[in-house]
Amino acid sequence: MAEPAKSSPLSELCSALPSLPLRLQEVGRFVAANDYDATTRSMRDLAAEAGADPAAFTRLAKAIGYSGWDELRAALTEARRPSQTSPFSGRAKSRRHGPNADVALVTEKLEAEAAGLPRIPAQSIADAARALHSAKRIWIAGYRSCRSVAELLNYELRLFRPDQVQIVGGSGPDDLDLGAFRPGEAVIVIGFLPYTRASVRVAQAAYHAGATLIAIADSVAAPMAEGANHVLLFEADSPPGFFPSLTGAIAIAQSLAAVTFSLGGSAAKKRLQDTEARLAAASTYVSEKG
Amino acid sequence: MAEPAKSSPLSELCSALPSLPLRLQEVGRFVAANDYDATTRSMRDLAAEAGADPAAFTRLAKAIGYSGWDELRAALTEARRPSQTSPFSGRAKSRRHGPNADVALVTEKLEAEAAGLPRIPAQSIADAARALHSAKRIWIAGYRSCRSVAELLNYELRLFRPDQVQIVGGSGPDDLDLGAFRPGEAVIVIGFLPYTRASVRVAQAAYHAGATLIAIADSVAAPMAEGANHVLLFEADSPPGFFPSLTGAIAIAQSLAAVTFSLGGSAAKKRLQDTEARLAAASTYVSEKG
DNA sequence: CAATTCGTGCAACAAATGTTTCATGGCCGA
DNA sequence: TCGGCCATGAAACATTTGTTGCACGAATTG
Repeated sequence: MAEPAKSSPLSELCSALPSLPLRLQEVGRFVAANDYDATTRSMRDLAAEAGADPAAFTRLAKAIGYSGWDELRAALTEARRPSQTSPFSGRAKSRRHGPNADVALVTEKLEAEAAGLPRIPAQSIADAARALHSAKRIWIAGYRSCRSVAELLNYELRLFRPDQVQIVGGSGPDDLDLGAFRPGEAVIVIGFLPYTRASVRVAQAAYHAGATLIAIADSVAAPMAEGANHVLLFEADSPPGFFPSLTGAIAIAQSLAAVTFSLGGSAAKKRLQDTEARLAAASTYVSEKG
Repeated sequence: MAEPAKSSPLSELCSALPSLPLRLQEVGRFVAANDYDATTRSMRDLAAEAGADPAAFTRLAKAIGYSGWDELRAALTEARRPSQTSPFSGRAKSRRHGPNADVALVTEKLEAEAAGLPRIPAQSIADAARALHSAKRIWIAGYRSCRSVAELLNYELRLFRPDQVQIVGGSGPDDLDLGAFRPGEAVIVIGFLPYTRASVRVAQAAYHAGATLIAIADSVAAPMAEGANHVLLFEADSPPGFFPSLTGAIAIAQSLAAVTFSLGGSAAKKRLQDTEARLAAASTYVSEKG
């Protein structure tokens, strides 16, 4: 079979879970859900809280390849040890070579993205959200990898404004939708270099139709930002070998949705609750377990 | 005499430190400097590492007002409990006040997400990427807002492995695809609380089919993480009023795609270039202009 | 200087820990 | 239906845990 990931004891546990006896699965889930208690409290304590036999913990540990509960616990403890992002001098730039170059690269990229997020213009987002709030209808367009951002925005906005939000080209050719833009409506276009013709066309159509144009882009020089009423900038740069980063765009999209939601007040809240109730009634979700 | 600050066991310890006997000061400093080990390892272990007498730990605890080392250790353990989601002190209390409340909220959320990104397990991503690299086919599943992550992953992986990647349910009912999982293939499932039944079904189907299961989730306790060969964790927590954050999941997805691409070597690079050439030929992109 | 207090290490203690064994009961294959 | 297998819980096991009593020595006080 496929071999489990050695990186984390929790991962090993998860991998082995389904192949375990019923009772050991319960105990395993309990450990996974309460791994901090697992490292600090005693086996018997955990057994009492989990409503299981103390011996089950020993057996669980052995079942997933450890010599005993002690060893599993030690592994969990090490996995949880607070990272030594020491306040000391910079050890950050060390070891970028060797077989784990990929790991270092990923870490570096994540740090870079983390640094970029706070640079996102919160004020502009709030302004754009106000525009969305007063829009009679909201269109969303994004192509290539930006499609995912567009669909996320579409999903979240629809949670509380189901009838007034749609993706451009979502139910037919783009051109049909382009002719439907009206003043008083809002059009959101997401894109970065290289810019797709389709996204530029949407932006131009929105402009000519007199709709409110909101551009989420990596530069004010982006063609779809021309004529935009609101331009929300993010950083898409990535280390060589990576695809353009979308975390910034996602963060903007979610913030935009959140602020728009809060502007909607109690009406929006009620709409969201209705939607969630419907989903729950359709048993979309897995019920919480005790 | 002087009442120590009750806020944290560590601060109590520090304030009482100067008035303690010499040997107890040493032990106290050791505990303060290694409080994580203090909560996890045994008294004798610590004594050996600190070069002190085990009894000193009991006496230290009593000297600062606890009934014994056990009680001190319990206090330290509680103080370290991770349930306190964010290390931020100033939470969102400025809601609904003034026109800038939204701006502050957005800024705060972005900072929180930025703090969460470096905690993403880079090593696990590299491991999972290796699994993807050697997979004959790659299935991707995500529902609700996670669908956007799934589609992004689908898009980026397809850029250099066009024939071997597809979204579960992308071309018909999910059930058709569930039966198509085979050993040697990889299935990626993305989800967070509350978990959709559909995503759990995909994970279980992947497991039973013997395919390599990669779970991108907010917790190792997530049902779709059970049986997973690789579990990639992100933080989905958001301030009240916000939707669950997806930036972490997006960052993981993109890192995963990037590392998988780099593992593909020159073959992947060539495939990507072909794809880009095709897009350019179809004049998908706007040509660079002055 | 003597008497005393106090800090310290050692060793023994009872309690609690993780482990193992064994008897039981359910399950599947023959 | 029978026989073997395995999962499960309870109890007994050896070990380790945190604690405490005791002795020794240094520092303090009269």
